[in-house]
Amino acid sequence: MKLKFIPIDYDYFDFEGRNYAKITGRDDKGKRICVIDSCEIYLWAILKEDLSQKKIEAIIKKISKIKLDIKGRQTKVEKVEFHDKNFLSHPVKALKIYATNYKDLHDIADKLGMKEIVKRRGYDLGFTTHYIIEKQLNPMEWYEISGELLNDSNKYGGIDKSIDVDICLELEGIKKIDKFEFTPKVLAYDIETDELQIGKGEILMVSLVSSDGFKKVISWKKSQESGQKQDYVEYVKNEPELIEAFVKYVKKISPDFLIGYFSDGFDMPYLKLRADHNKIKLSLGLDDSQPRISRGIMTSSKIKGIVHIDILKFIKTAYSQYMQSETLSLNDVANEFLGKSKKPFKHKHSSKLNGKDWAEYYEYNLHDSILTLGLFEKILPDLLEFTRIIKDPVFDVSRNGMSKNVESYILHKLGEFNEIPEKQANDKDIAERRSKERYEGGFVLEPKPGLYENIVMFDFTSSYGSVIVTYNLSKSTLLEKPSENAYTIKIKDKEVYFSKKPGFVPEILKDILEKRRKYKKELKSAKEQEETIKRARSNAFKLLANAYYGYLGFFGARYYSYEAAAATAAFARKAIKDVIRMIEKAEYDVIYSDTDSIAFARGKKNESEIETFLISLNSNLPGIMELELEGFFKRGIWVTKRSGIFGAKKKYALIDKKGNLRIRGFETVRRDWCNLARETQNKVIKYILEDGNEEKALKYVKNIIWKLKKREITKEELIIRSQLRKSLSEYKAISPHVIAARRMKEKKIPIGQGNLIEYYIAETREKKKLVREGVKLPEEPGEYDIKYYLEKQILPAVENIFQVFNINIMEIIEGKKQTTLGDF
DNA sequence: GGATAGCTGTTACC
DNA sequence: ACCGGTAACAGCTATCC
Repeated sequence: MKLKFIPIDYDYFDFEGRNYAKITGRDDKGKRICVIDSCEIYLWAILKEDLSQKKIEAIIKKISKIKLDIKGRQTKVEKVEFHDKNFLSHPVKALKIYATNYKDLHDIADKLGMKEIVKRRGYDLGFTTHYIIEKQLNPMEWYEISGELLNDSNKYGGIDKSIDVDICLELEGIKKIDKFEFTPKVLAYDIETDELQIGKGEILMVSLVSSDGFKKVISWKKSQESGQKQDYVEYVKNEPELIEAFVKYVKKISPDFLIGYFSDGFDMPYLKLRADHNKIKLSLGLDDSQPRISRGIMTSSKIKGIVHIDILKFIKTAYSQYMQSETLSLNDVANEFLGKSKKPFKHKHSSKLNGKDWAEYYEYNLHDSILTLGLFEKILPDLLEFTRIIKDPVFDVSRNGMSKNVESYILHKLGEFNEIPEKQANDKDIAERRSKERYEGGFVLEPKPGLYENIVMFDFTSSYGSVIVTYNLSKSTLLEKPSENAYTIKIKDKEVYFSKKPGFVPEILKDILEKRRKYKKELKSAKEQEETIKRARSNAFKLLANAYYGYLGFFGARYYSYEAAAATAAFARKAIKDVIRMIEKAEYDVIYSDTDSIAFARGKKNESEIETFLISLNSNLPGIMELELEGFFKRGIWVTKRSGIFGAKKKYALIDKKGNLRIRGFETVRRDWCNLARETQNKVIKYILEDGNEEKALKYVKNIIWKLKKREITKEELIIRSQLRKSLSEYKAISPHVIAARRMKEKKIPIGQGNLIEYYIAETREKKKLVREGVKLPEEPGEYDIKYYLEKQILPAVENIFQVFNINIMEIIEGKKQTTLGDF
């Protein structure tokens, strides 16, 4: 039979010693399809150079005879072929050694210890990746497939009976077809519990919200007094019934995606532990299997046939660097992405909740799932496009770090270069790479502190990516010896050389950059219905390009190259310094530069003259290096460091013609300063940049300080937030936020690594020696410490800004203080 | 016992 | 452990006299 098919989830099973891929997805009518397929299984043995034909034939014969007996399973090498391949850009002679089961490849590799074989590769990709590469049945793309219907057959041990799908097919033919819309069925869920520690408390309720309008809260805790029952609430008798009802509804709705927020780390393991505790099965899988909770630092929960997605993970890797939110809590993220907040609800132990509280609790619980679903729908185009580009299953793409995504992208492209894949780093490699000395990174020009007018900002488009492509930097293009025909650069007093013959790693990046440029351009002229997808595509390639350099220097990377990473930074330093020189030569006043950007005053030149200047600059740049105009700014300020007279790097503020501020590095943008200090500084910067003088700003600060001294500032404005970045016991230095965290622990408030700790500094009876002596939690009563907030928050935040106008704000304020309070 | 250099720790920039 | 280096700064800690 024939049908249109979109693969969503990939799994595999063993039958009679062989591996079979089991792919679930949908057809164009929305029916759930399961496809069974197999592919050739093999690894590569790279041969020593200059082996005679006879020798090679002898080795092939020898390898063909390899038999294995592993845990009672007897298998053998099925066949051996000779191929001309490339490995790390070098032509090699290699043997393709076929086996029956992917798991056997490792053991076969262990038996290839003969001296004629120099390297064994390609047996560590994982079956699913291997399968996708072999069969080109890529996730989230449409195919017309043909095959034999397995419904009610006993083939593969009657697999179709054990799995809840409409059609089960043994795959025969695959034809890619033009993409058309796919709207997945999505179900978001969220649980509420008494204890935050996983499995320790009971699950009080669970909410479910689907993309087709289903809304439900299941609870066994009744709100006795609440008059009108919320129609979406369904009561059950107890916790086990709650879990069973949850499973029942998931099965009934049968979504393609089951979505949670931090559900890998909380909801799903909690459900699993409580199911175990109640001795019931959490059989969510299409084959009734339970979720597989992976152990380790990064836990994940996998359900067979349904893609469980923890959107927090994808948001972290794909968006967080461009986000404004100070935390990645559901509330902050929903606010930024959807403009919606969580429902207000004050958490209490369930024994202390009354009828009305419960009604609010249900509402709160339901709303979390609504927000989670909303967020998922927002990120779905990006996630799907990412999946199509990376070609890993959406389950993995949603959890991978960017480095892993880069690697998968490369692995799926190796075929185009006839390349044998490099192996994964082992523990020894990792230890060695991590012990390497850090190399020099970006160049930062020390600014001359001051207020500047008419500022231009240029920056390199995809700076490091362009460097890698321009100078062909990678593991495989690194040369051992100097060569006339090589790109040469010094890293740490040592010269390194890179071949000019394009290597596949830079070539793949070149293609990524070209695609990025193409899709960005297409986006500008895209029709409305195509806009989302084009934006997603352009965005995905941008992220891939940006992560490529990090990948080269990441110790876990297959194509790790310390030299290539260090050379990338070195060539980029050279490039920006050359540009600084060129701009200075054209008699502009260069103010500041950081890594790939440069700010200078345009003086008497107008904007169009600057644009012409940019074109002339670009004509002098090597390879694909290109500068672009980041923006014109009306005014900008650079300050000194807190100590000394040197210009502070990574701290500046600009204002454009429309009055938009761009603030970098200042306390305003740092979440570990109290709101009052941040807002005061923000206003000061705004007034100064708007008017070009300090009068209004000074007046404003004086007023704030007056209010502070009169205790007219609310405590909320004075709360300091700082993250617990490790477990409480690991801290050597006991800073204020550690004290606050310890106090929270004493009060049985659950805290741990990653929590944002809030506190304020209160007055103490005795004069304090250390700041931490005044630490109080927000809910603890106390008077805020005026002296602390004045001297350690407000004044430091504005001091350097007024210094630009030769105003010593400390003297003005403290001087006043001495005359008024100077009686002791 | 007070001053301070240096370290620990967090957060930002690119 | 799950991308790199550069930088500012606060507050604690060790060490000095």
